[in-house]
Amino acid sequence: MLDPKFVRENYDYIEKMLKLRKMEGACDINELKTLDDKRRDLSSEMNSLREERNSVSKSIGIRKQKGEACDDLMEHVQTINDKIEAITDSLNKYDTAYNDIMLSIPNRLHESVPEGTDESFNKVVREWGEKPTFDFEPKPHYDLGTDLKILDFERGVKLAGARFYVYRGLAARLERALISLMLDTHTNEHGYTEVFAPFLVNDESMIGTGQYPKFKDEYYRLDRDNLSLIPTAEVTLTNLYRDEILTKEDLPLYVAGQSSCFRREAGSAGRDTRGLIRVHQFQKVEMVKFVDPESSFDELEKLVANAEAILQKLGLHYRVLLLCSGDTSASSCKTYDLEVWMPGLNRYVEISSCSNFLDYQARRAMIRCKSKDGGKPEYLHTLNGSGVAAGRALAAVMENYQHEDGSIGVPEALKKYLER
RNA sequence: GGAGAGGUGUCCGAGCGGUCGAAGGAGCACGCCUGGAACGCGUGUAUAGUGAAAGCUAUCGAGGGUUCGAAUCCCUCCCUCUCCGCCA
Repeated sequence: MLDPKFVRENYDYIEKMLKLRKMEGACDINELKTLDDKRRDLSSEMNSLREERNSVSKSIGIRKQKGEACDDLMEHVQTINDKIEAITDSLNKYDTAYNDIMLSIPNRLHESVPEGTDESFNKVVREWGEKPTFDFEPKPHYDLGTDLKILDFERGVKLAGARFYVYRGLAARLERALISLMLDTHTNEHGYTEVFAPFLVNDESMIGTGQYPKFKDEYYRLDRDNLSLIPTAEVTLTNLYRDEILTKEDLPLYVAGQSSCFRREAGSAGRDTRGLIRVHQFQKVEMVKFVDPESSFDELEKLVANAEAILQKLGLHYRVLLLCSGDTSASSCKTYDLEVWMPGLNRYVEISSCSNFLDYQARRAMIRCKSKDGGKPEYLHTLNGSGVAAGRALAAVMENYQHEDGSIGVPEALKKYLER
């Protein structure tokens, strides 16, 4: 959510930003203005009515103590209460409508974000390594894995349905090794604290990071228990400090954790139906930062570098994209995607997404910081990035390290995790 | 799952229908005292909204109700603790 004051003073900017994101229709700014005025009028009226009621009630107390009659005052309060009741409903209505629009307004965009309507306008900011060359036709990971009997899609379907899979032997061990490499790197070399958190969360958490209420169809929810399966550890790691005021001097705080991630993939029927690229459950290491607002854009660059370090250790060619305005997610101010080269699929595949949310999530989740020396609490800035998606990393390793005979090699960095 | 106890400010803890945003203490900050410190003394010490400010409003786990008035009474839910049951 944006700062209501900022919105009130910058309607023009909001309109412009919506256009850049090609979301003009998403929220009615004129309506917002009207609602804001009405609710402010009503709430100040409410405020003075309550003031009056409180003071009259107080005098009733005083009179009663003295044993004096106070029917006239009680009658007076009754008329005030009638007035309050009369405006409560419409105030609530305006408040709700106002909040609905406020919640649907996407984050501000950073000035460096390129303008564009879709992914073709994303800007390649750098590449690392080169596409490997093969003197045979490289196979996609699902063929390699099926032939080696280490990826079992048929049994995944038997157990749970389409877009589920089973790892067996080397695939299972490789993914575990990948996760270990990632967590070790982030904790030992990048200053993150490892965190292991629940995979099921309550609605407050899903709201805090913005999954609910807007995108409910995309996630699994256990209605009987009012819990949802997390689509990413961003939810738990960011909500760690929901409703808390952190000490400003302790910032920045870096946390990293692995989790399984559960996604319904509701809108993507027919896309990436084969293999590990688009599945209902995958594992991922996530990095989350809580930082001083001053430094969040520097922290974003470091965050991307942390994700890149994993791909570099694995010797995987990738490119870094700065997402254009139309492709940047609603809650993000600026996003970099890492795309890894998959020779078997003959294309780049997104393996990490690193975003600066400014105070957008912090405001929703009420995560603030305050200096030791006192002063006002302020919303801090949150960032997150995949570091990186383990299932896709496994697929990338398989495709990039494949041999002509269908076997696959192991990147140097993973060998110590695979020793028996 | 059953029985009981409880959730109050940074923390401990009082309040159980009226002038309570909330006694008292601890902690912290500032000042005095001191060569310096401890002790002692004094002052201050939640968040949000609104307002130029004084102030006003809301918040005592969450939501609803009773009442002229609720931290205090009633209902629902959540959480914590103790005992029992179950269990990787």
